[in-house]
Amino acid sequence: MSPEWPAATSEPGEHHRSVRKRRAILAAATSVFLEKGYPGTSMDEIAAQANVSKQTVYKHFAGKQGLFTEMVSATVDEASGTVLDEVLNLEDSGDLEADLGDLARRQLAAVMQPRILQLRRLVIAEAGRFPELGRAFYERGPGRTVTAMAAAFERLDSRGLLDLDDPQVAAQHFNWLIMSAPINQAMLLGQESPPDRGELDRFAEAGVSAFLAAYGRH
Amino acid sequence: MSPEWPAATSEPGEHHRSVRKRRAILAAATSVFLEKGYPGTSMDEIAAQANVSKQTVYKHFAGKQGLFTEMVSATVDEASGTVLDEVLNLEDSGDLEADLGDLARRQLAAVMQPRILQLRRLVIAEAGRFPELGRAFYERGPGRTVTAMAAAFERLDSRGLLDLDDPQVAAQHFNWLIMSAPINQAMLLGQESPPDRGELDRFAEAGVSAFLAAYGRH
DNA sequence: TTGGAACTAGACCGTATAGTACGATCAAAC
DNA sequence: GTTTGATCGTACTATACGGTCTAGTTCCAA
Repeated sequence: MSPEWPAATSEPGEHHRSVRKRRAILAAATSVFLEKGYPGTSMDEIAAQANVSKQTVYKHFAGKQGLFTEMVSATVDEASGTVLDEVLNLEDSGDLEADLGDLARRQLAAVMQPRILQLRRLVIAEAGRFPELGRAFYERGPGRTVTAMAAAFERLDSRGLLDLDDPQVAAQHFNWLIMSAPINQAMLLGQESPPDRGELDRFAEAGVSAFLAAYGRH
Repeated sequence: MSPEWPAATSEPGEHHRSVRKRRAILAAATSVFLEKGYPGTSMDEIAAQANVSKQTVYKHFAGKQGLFTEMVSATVDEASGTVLDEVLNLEDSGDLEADLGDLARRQLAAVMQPRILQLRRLVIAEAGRFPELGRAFYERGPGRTVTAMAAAFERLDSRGLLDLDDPQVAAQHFNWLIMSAPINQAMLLGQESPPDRGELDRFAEAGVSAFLAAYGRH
């Protein structure tokens, strides 16, 4: 029978041993997977880093694959919310160029975190084996942002501040004008020479300026 | 001493056993690596698929890593030349919009080959372990194209057909406006739903039109 | 024809890994 | 304190892989 699970008193099950262990395992898995990649990570190492026996790992998660997908979802969710708020404020902008610049810089900063870059690398590497992984990453991350941005752009178009045919396409173009060069550079060139703040700002400014030349009212 | 290697008569050593074997190994390695990824590929399988003994593999290549890097360089080289020619013709264009559209479509077709997509996935996955791999991929592939394109854009600017500050940046923007959306979609979504011809053409057209709105003479 | 390099087949070594089994131990609810 | 499930530690299974070694065989040029 169910082990008289602690009812919804205060925080539900917040401090129970099982819950703590589960969290520790997920944290350890995140750290090890991100550092060593999926094939380079062993379950023994995860268990060790979580101060947990291997049995416990297998009691909480459905093997290596299951643990991996759970860690990807969790990490993307954790990092995705940041940018979204600012997109929502965009449609009431009084100074479009400045606000687009802000958004661009914040987006770049979020996406170029070493942790997120590494996650992207992992997902791309394993997307062949676990297609649902890539879908989860996209939908919980960039997908949400682009959709929200398209809505904002549509509103800005009817306010007469932008001039566009298809807001979805414009949002994609904005996104990639800002992020493509640095992301692809980072993807291919690995960890060496991570761009610094100033360099990222230049990417952001060049992207915004091209975007406004293409889609701004003249 | 050197085994009296066949001199530079006709095709140099074209049909000698050693050369044939080496080619067979590289071909097998390419096919297996692309299909199963670096860690998923075993030297035994490569040897088997090449109809060659494992010893021979180790006589021709410096282990798994060496074989891998050689296969990446070879594949990128083989696929990179295609686009470059057309870039060079661009600067004399009489109908810029049409020629940019042609170039965009051809570029997309080249980059979106399943073989090349898979190679990109592999390189990204292993860029952490073998940084020189990513550099080779970039320099022999996209790097060359962007550089050539920047030169062409500069000429088009002085002919009064484009209006740009930094040809390098403009070339990057062209590149990414065309390719980012489909490439990143493919990277994250794995093999499922490869975009068809018509879809790619739409990406190309939207990119060219945004590029000309941003950088064309009005 | 013959000499020597290239090649073959497969055993072999050392190591590593995912996942399971099992008895002992712990921690919390009653 | 007793009970009950969670956890521990560790040994174990089964498999796989990179790389080396050996002994015999094939190919090619002279």
